[in-house]
Amino acid sequence: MVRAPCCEKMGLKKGPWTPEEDHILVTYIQQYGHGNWRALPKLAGLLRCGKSCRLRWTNYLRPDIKRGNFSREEEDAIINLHEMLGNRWSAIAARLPGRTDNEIKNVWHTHLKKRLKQNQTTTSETRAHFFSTKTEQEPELSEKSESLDCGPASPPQCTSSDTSSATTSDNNSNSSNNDKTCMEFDGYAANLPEADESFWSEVLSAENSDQMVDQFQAIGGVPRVGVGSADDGFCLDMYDDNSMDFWLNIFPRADEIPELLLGI
DNA sequence: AAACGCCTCAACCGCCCTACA
DNA sequence: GTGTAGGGCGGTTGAGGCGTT
Repeated sequence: MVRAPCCEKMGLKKGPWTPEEDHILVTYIQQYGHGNWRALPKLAGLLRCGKSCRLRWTNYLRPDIKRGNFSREEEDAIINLHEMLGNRWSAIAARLPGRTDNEIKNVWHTHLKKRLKQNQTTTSETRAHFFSTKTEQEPELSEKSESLDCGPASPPQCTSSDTSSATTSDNNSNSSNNDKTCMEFDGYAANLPEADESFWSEVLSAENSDQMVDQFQAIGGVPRVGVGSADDGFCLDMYDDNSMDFWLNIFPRADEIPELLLGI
Protein backbone atom coordinates (compact mmCIF):
# COMPACT_ATOMS: atom_id res chain seq x y z
CA MET A 1 0.00 0.00 0.00
CA VAL A 2 1.43 3.33 -1.02
CA ARG A 3 0.84 6.06 1.45
CA ALA A 4 0.48 9.71 0.69
CA PRO A 5 2.90 11.93 2.57
CA CYS A 6 1.67 12.64 6.07
CA CYS A 7 1.70 16.33 5.36
CA GLU A 8 2.08 18.66 2.49
CA LYS A 9 5.66 19.84 2.62
CA MET A 10 5.20 22.85 0.35
CA GLY A 11 4.95 26.03 2.33
CA LEU A 12 5.10 24.33 5.70
CA LYS A 13 7.76 25.28 8.20
CA LYS A 14 10.23 22.81 9.67
CA GLY A 15 12.79 23.02 12.41
CA PRO A 16 12.74 24.52 15.89
CA TRP A 17 9.54 26.07 17.13
CA THR A 18 9.41 29.75 18.00
CA PRO A 19 7.79 31.04 21.19
CA GLU A 20 5.10 32.63 19.01
CA GLU A 21 4.24 29.29 17.42
CA ASP A 22 4.18 27.64 20.83
CA HIS A 23 1.81 30.29 22.07
CA ILE A 24 -0.51 29.84 19.11
CA LEU A 25 -0.56 26.07 19.55
CA VAL A 26 -1.12 26.15 23.29
CA THR A 27 -3.82 28.77 23.04
CA TYR A 28 -5.65 26.85 20.33
CA ILE A 29 -5.52 23.51 22.13
CA GLN A 30 -6.60 25.03 25.42
CA GLN A 31 -9.57 26.56 23.66
CA TYR A 32 -10.60 23.84 21.22
CA GLY A 33 -8.66 20.71 22.09
CA HIS A 34 -6.84 18.61 19.52
CA GLY A 35 -9.46 16.43 17.94
CA ASN A 36 -7.82 16.27 14.53
CA TRP A 37 -4.10 16.92 14.38
CA ARG A 38 -4.00 17.22 10.62
CA ALA A 39 -6.64 19.89 10.56
CA LEU A 40 -5.32 21.68 13.64
CA PRO A 41 -2.47 23.76 12.13
CA LYS A 42 -4.71 25.16 9.44
CA LEU A 43 -7.43 26.00 11.94
CA ALA A 44 -4.94 27.48 14.39
CA GLY A 45 -3.09 29.44 11.71
CA LEU A 46 0.20 27.58 11.96
CA LEU A 47 2.46 26.81 9.02
CA ARG A 48 3.27 23.39 10.40
CA CYS A 49 2.08 19.90 9.61
CA GLY A 50 -0.21 18.19 12.08
CA LYS A 51 2.41 15.69 12.99
CA SER A 52 4.85 18.40 13.96
CA CYS A 53 2.15 20.04 16.11
CA ARG A 54 1.36 16.76 17.83
CA LEU A 55 5.04 16.11 18.59
CA ARG A 56 5.54 19.63 19.90
CA TRP A 57 2.51 19.34 22.15
CA THR A 58 3.14 15.85 23.50
CA ASN A 59 6.87 16.26 24.00
CA TYR A 60 7.13 19.83 25.16
CA LEU A 61 4.02 21.94 25.61
CA ARG A 62 1.70 19.61 27.49
CA PRO A 63 0.95 21.11 30.91
CA ASP A 64 1.74 17.88 32.77
CA ILE A 65 5.27 17.60 31.41
CA LYS A 66 7.89 17.41 34.11
CA ARG A 67 10.94 19.39 33.06
CA GLY A 68 14.43 19.13 34.44
CA ASN A 69 16.93 16.42 35.17
CA PHE A 70 15.95 12.88 35.91
CA SER A 71 16.27 11.80 39.52
CA ARG A 72 18.29 8.75 40.44
CA GLU A 73 15.01 6.95 41.18
CA GLU A 74 13.67 7.75 37.74
CA GLU A 75 16.86 6.57 36.10
CA ASP A 76 16.77 3.33 38.05
CA ALA A 77 13.15 2.84 37.04
CA ILE A 78 14.01 3.37 33.39
CA ILE A 79 16.79 0.82 33.59
CA ASN A 80 14.54 -1.73 35.24
CA LEU A 81 11.67 -1.13 32.84
CA HIS A 82 13.98 -1.25 29.85
CA GLU A 83 15.24 -4.63 30.97
CA MET A 84 11.68 -5.88 30.97
CA LEU A 85 10.26 -4.06 27.97
CA GLY A 86 13.18 -3.32 25.73
CA ASN A 87 12.98 -0.22 23.56
CA ARG A 88 9.28 0.27 24.13
CA TRP A 89 9.73 3.86 25.17
CA SER A 90 6.07 4.76 25.23
CA ALA A 91 5.33 1.88 27.60
CA ILE A 92 8.19 2.97 29.82
CA ALA A 93 6.99 6.57 29.70
CA ALA A 94 3.54 5.44 30.79
CA ARG A 95 5.15 4.37 34.07
CA LEU A 96 6.95 7.64 34.64
CA PRO A 97 4.43 10.44 35.11
CA GLY A 98 5.39 13.67 33.43
CA ARG A 99 8.10 12.12 31.30
CA THR A 100 7.78 11.61 27.56
CA ASP A 101 8.93 8.69 25.49
CA ASN A 102 11.25 11.00 23.58
CA GLU A 103 12.83 12.28 26.76
CA ILE A 104 13.30 8.77 28.13
CA LYS A 105 14.76 7.61 24.85
CA ASN A 106 17.24 10.47 24.93
CA VAL A 107 18.28 9.92 28.52
CA TRP A 108 18.70 6.25 27.82
CA HIS A 109 21.02 6.79 24.89
CA THR A 110 22.99 9.59 26.51
CA HIS A 111 23.31 8.49 30.14
CA LEU A 112 21.86 5.18 31.12
CA LYS A 113 23.41 2.99 28.44
CA LYS A 114 26.82 4.08 29.63
CA ARG A 115 25.90 3.58 33.26
CA LEU A 116 24.53 0.15 32.53
CA LYS A 117 27.67 -0.83 30.67
CA GLN A 118 29.71 -0.02 33.74
CA ASN A 119 27.53 -2.24 35.90
CA GLN A 120 27.21 -5.01 33.35
CA THR A 121 29.96 -7.23 34.69
CA THR A 122 28.70 -7.13 38.24
CA THR A 123 25.11 -7.85 37.21
CA SER A 124 25.93 -10.84 35.06
CA GLU A 125 27.99 -12.32 37.84
CA THR A 126 25.10 -11.87 40.24
CA ARG A 127 22.65 -13.57 37.88
CA ALA A 128 24.96 -16.44 37.14
CA HIS A 129 25.43 -17.02 40.83
CA PHE A 130 21.71 -16.87 41.53
CA PHE A 131 20.61 -19.33 38.87
CA SER A 132 23.46 -21.77 39.30
CA THR A 133 22.98 -21.92 43.04
CA LYS A 134 19.29 -22.60 42.69
CA THR A 135 19.41 -25.26 40.02
CA GLU A 136 22.04 -27.13 41.96
CA GLN A 137 19.69 -27.31 44.90
CA GLU A 138 16.74 -28.87 43.05
CA PRO A 139 17.61 -29.86 39.48
CA GLU A 140 14.70 -32.30 39.13
CA LEU A 141 12.16 -29.48 39.37
CA SER A 142 12.64 -28.37 35.82
CA GLU A 143 9.27 -29.58 34.53
CA LYS A 144 7.11 -26.65 33.52
CA SER A 145 3.93 -28.34 34.62
CA GLU A 146 5.23 -28.79 38.12
CA SER A 147 5.99 -25.14 38.31
CA LEU A 148 2.42 -24.33 37.55
CA ASP A 149 0.91 -26.80 39.94
CA CYS A 150 1.78 -25.03 43.12
CA GLY A 151 -0.92 -23.21 44.99
CA PRO A 152 -1.01 -19.54 45.79
CA ALA A 153 2.09 -18.43 47.56
CA SER A 154 3.92 -15.23 48.06
CA PRO A 155 6.98 -14.44 45.98
CA PRO A 156 9.93 -16.36 47.30
CA GLN A 157 12.72 -15.03 49.43
CA CYS A 158 15.30 -15.63 46.81
CA THR A 159 18.93 -15.95 47.60
CA SER A 160 20.37 -13.69 44.98
CA SER A 161 23.10 -11.41 46.19
CA ASP A 162 20.67 -8.52 46.10
CA THR A 163 18.41 -9.66 48.87
CA SER A 164 16.96 -6.24 49.48
CA SER A 165 15.20 -6.23 46.12
CA ALA A 166 13.84 -9.74 46.41
CA THR A 167 11.63 -9.25 49.40
CA THR A 168 8.13 -10.64 49.33
CA SER A 169 5.06 -8.48 49.04
CA ASP A 170 3.11 -10.83 51.28
CA ASN A 171 4.59 -11.05 54.72
CA ASN A 172 1.83 -13.34 55.97
CA SER A 173 3.15 -16.35 54.13
CA ASN A 174 5.26 -18.83 56.00
CA SER A 175 8.84 -19.60 55.12
CA SER A 176 8.23 -23.13 53.84
CA ASN A 177 5.90 -21.86 51.17
CA ASN A 178 8.49 -19.33 50.14
CA ASP A 179 11.21 -21.95 49.88
CA LYS A 180 9.07 -24.26 47.79
CA THR A 181 8.05 -21.56 45.36
CA CYS A 182 11.58 -20.37 44.99
CA MET A 183 12.83 -23.81 44.09
CA GLU A 184 10.08 -24.28 41.57
CA PHE A 185 10.85 -20.99 39.93
CA ASP A 186 14.37 -22.20 39.58
CA GLY A 187 13.14 -25.17 37.65
CA TYR A 188 12.07 -23.16 34.66
CA ALA A 189 14.55 -20.39 35.22
CA ALA A 190 17.10 -22.93 34.08
CA ASN A 191 15.00 -23.77 31.00
CA LEU A 192 13.99 -20.38 29.73
CA PRO A 193 12.50 -20.61 26.26
CA GLU A 194 13.54 -18.34 23.44
CA ALA A 195 11.13 -15.50 22.76
CA ASP A 196 10.38 -14.59 19.18
CA GLU A 197 9.46 -11.17 17.82
CA SER A 198 5.79 -11.60 18.46
CA PHE A 199 6.40 -12.28 22.12
CA TRP A 200 5.34 -8.92 23.45
CA SER A 201 2.45 -8.44 21.13
CA GLU A 202 1.10 -11.71 22.44
CA VAL A 203 1.76 -10.64 26.00
CA LEU A 204 -0.10 -7.44 25.41
CA SER A 205 -3.12 -8.96 23.77
CA ALA A 206 -6.19 -8.88 25.94
CA GLU A 207 -6.86 -12.62 25.80
CA ASN A 208 -3.41 -13.58 26.92
CA SER A 209 -3.47 -10.91 29.52
CA ASP A 210 -6.33 -12.71 31.21
CA GLN A 211 -4.45 -15.97 31.03
CA MET A 212 -1.36 -14.36 32.46
CA VAL A 213 -3.27 -13.10 35.45
CA ASP A 214 -4.42 -16.63 36.20
CA GLN A 215 -0.98 -18.08 35.72
CA PHE A 216 0.81 -15.48 37.76
CA GLN A 217 -1.65 -15.87 40.59
CA ALA A 218 -1.45 -19.66 40.40
CA ILE A 219 2.29 -19.60 40.69
CA GLY A 220 3.13 -16.91 43.11
CA GLY A 221 0.16 -14.73 43.81
CA VAL A 222 2.38 -11.91 42.76
CA PRO A 223 -0.09 -9.63 41.00
CA ARG A 224 -1.59 -7.34 43.57
CA VAL A 225 -2.40 -4.32 41.50
CA GLY A 226 -5.17 -4.23 38.94
CA VAL A 227 -4.56 -5.05 35.34
CA GLY A 228 -4.47 -2.04 33.08
CA SER A 229 -4.98 -1.68 29.39
CA ALA A 230 -2.81 -3.55 26.96
CA ASP A 231 -1.32 -0.30 25.74
CA ASP A 232 0.04 0.43 29.17
CA GLY A 233 2.19 -2.66 29.09
CA PHE A 234 0.38 -5.52 30.69
CA CYS A 235 3.13 -7.05 32.78
CA LEU A 236 3.94 -3.82 34.50
CA ASP A 237 0.39 -3.40 35.67
CA MET A 238 0.67 -6.50 37.76
CA TYR A 239 3.14 -5.56 40.38
CA ASP A 240 3.49 -3.66 43.52
CA ASP A 241 6.87 -2.21 44.41
CA ASN A 242 8.18 -5.30 46.13
CA SER A 243 6.90 -7.88 43.70
CA MET A 244 8.26 -5.95 40.75
CA ASP A 245 11.69 -6.23 42.28
CA PHE A 246 11.02 -9.90 42.67
CA TRP A 247 10.16 -10.38 38.99
CA LEU A 248 13.15 -8.40 37.90
CA ASN A 249 15.32 -10.67 39.98
CA ILE A 250 13.88 -13.77 38.42
CA PHE A 251 13.59 -12.46 34.86
CA PRO A 252 16.01 -9.61 34.42
CA ARG A 253 15.10 -9.45 30.74
CA ALA A 254 11.56 -9.31 29.45
CA ASP A 255 12.18 -11.87 26.74
CA GLU A 256 13.14 -14.38 29.38
CA ILE A 257 9.66 -14.62 30.85
CA PRO A 258 8.73 -18.18 30.05
CA GLU A 259 5.94 -18.73 27.60
CA LEU A 260 4.38 -21.11 30.06
CA LEU A 261 3.31 -18.08 32.06
CA LEU A 262 1.35 -16.86 29.10
CA GLY A 263 -0.56 -20.03 28.56
CA ILE A 264 0.61 -20.09 24.94
C1' DA B 1 40.59 33.57 21.07
C1' DA B 2 39.96 30.06 17.77
C1' DA B 3 39.41 25.41 16.37
C1' DC B 4 37.93 21.08 17.24
C1' DG B 5 35.36 17.24 19.03
C1' DC B 6 31.87 15.46 21.93
C1' DC B 7 27.35 15.60 24.01
C1' DT B 8 22.56 16.71 24.40
C1' DC B 9 17.98 16.87 23.02
C1' DA B 10 14.27 18.79 20.12
C1' DA B 11 12.51 17.60 15.97
C1' DC B 12 11.94 14.88 11.95
C1' DC B 13 11.32 10.53 9.23
C1' DG B 14 9.29 6.48 7.99
C1' DC B 15 6.93 2.50 9.29
C1' DC B 16 3.10 0.26 11.65
C1' DC B 17 -1.50 -0.18 13.56
C1' DT B 18 -6.29 0.85 13.81
C1' DA B 19 -10.61 2.73 12.45
C1' DC B 20 -13.57 3.64 8.98
C1' DA B 21 -15.78 4.10 4.44
C1' DG C 1 -11.98 -7.60 1.62
C1' DT C 2 -9.63 -3.35 0.27
C1' DG C 3 -7.95 1.29 0.36
C1' DT C 4 -7.19 5.39 2.96
C1' DA C 5 -6.56 8.64 6.77
C1' DG C 6 -5.02 9.59 11.21
C1' DG C 7 -2.33 8.75 15.04
C1' DG C 8 1.42 6.40 17.54
C1' DC C 9 5.93 4.71 17.92
C1' DG C 10 10.96 3.91 17.58
C1' DG C 11 15.06 5.26 15.11
C1' DT C 12 17.76 8.90 13.48
C1' DT C 13 19.42 13.52 12.62
C1' DG C 14 21.52 17.90 13.24
C1' DA C 15 21.95 22.42 15.52
C1' DG C 16 23.70 24.35 19.39
C1' DG C 17 26.08 24.14 23.77
C1' DC C 18 30.11 22.96 26.22
C1' DG C 19 34.70 21.41 27.33
C1' DT C 20 39.36 20.72 25.82
C1' DT C 21 43.45 21.73 23.32
